[in-house]
Amino acid sequence: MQYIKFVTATNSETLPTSASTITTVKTPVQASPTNIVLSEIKPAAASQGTAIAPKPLKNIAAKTTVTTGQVVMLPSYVQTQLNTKVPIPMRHTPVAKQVSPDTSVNITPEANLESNGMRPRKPCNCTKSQCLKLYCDCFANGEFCYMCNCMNCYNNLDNEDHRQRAIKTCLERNPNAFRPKIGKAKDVSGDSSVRKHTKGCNCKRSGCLKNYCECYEAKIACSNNCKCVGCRNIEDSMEKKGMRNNLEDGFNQQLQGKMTQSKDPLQFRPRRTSNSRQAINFINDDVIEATSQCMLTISNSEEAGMQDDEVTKRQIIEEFGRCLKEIIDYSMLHN
DNA sequence: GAGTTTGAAACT
DNA sequence: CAGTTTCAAACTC
Ligand SMILES: [Zn+2]
Ligand SMILES: [Zn+2]
Ligand SMILES: [Zn+2]
Ligand SMILES: [Zn+2]
Ligand SMILES: [Zn+2]
Ligand SMILES: [Zn+2]
Repeated sequence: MQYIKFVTATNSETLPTSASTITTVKTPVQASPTNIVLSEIKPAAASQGTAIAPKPLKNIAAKTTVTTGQVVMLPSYVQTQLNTKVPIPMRHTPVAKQVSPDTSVNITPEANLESNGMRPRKPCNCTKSQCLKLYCDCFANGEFCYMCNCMNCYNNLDNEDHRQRAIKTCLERNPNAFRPKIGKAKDVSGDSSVRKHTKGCNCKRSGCLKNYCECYEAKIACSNNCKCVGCRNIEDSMEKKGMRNNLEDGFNQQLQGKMTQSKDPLQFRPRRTSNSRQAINFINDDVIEATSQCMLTISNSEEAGMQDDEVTKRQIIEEFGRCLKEIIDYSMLHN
């Protein structure tokens, strides 16, 4: 299964649901569907352990159940947004002083609530790190484990020696290991609040739109510190958002046309220049033609007078190119 | 709940 | 520094 997503929509927080819908075109490709959308690709990465056999690509964002091409479905990241789940407790927010695990007091179920602000502290489930490595959130936050589900936990007062040694090790590896990862919301008056992940994320496959991403988890947009691929966790002006959505719609329409006009819809149509390394195989003729057609449409729109000014047109084309580049970069990454 | 995916942290 | 492995959480079904 190979999926190409050409979705330019970005910041889910303000994404209008009506515009955030994604048209997917389902096309038989080697007995498996190809969902073409814009902008996100999941390469057939043979995951850990598994050897050569390329694993089927899967769609990250949404379950796309579209056969007609008309139907539209919200990507999962939008859905989760709409579900308004209980907000994930912000990491990196100032944490109240850890009360030493005093067994004589406070065995209440509220024990894992911060004394000051009732911020729930999620218990860890570490098994192999002894809660003495940064893998453990408790340890990483400079807290003792308390009412956690960890095994062989050394992150407690009974093992202060081990714990201190571990802290030292971490600090010499990274002196900022226990500093907040999110830059302070320094916004005295000169607006432009800058809350940045100080190190930035390195997400490759989540679009920075899932909690795997530390930026997204902290509910901040990715920044120049990040080295993520295919990032959609970026702040966008309304105009830009609209532009992206238009672009997405146009591309998907073009592609849909190409797909349906294919003579034998059951026949996979590989790239003509089959010189391609397998990574780029999903860019088949349909995708290429749709791409060309889309750009042609943009460039023709001037004469038709139906489009906007030169600047907008240029912006659209640039955006399109950027998405294309992302797709290719992403596909080159692995496989 | 079991199994998979993910990217930071650790390691080489 | 880059490539790989380990790890626990996020996620999916
Ligand atoms: Zn732990
Ligand atoms: Zn813990
Ligand atoms: Zn622990
Ligand atoms: Zn990210
Ligand atoms: Zn980021
Ligand atoms: Zn990002």
